[in-house]
Amino acid sequence: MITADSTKILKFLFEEELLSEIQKVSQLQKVPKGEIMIDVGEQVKFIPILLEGAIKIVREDESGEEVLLYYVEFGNTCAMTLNCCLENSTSEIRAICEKDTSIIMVPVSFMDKWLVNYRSWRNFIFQNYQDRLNEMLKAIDSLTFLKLDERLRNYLKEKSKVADDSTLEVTHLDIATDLNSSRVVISRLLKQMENEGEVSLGRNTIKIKY
DNA sequence: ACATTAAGTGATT
DNA sequence: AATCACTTAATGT
Repeated sequence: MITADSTKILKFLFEEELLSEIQKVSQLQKVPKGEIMIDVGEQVKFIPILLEGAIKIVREDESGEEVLLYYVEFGNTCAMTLNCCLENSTSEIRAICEKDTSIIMVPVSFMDKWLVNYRSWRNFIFQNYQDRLNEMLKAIDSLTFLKLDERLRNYLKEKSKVADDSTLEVTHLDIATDLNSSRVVISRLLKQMENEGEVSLGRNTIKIKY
């Protein structure tokens, strides 16, 4: 059970009836920045709907190599989670909180019923599938077609968009792991970008100038 | 003051 | 573009 206030912000997504159902069966969860919400191999029991903050979705291979896939923002849910719910399998990805985040957790058991009963729920699910799939395509394009310096630019742009801030608090190492590269290389590229006047650098901070 | 962590650099593959 | 080895600088205890 959660407060009506929490669901009110989602009015643009769902009809009243569904909203009150969501309100009845869900839990509100606040997760601090940096916390791992779901890790590879974990069972997914809830469908998350984001109220505020942002979640970073990364893929990890056996040897612990990481790549950033996409961010989940307000009013969205994670398609991989949906995927897991449908086939009742474990998570293929890791979800990390990018900022302090609050989420509505809907138990997966309602998934099927609502798909049948509520048009707005169907739309929500399908729309999210579509959006996430597109994001994944972007990620693949970036990986296969772009050189590292261009990927880095995209990365910084995305990150500052999600943070809603042109000054990022990140270490070069963080970036390197997100892009599956090495710290030294990132440092050098950033230095280069700084010389070109694209960014200015400080310890733990990158300011993007446009 | 000392240890730890972040970032810069030259050389090598 | 990655890795190594090392330096310098900033921060925490």
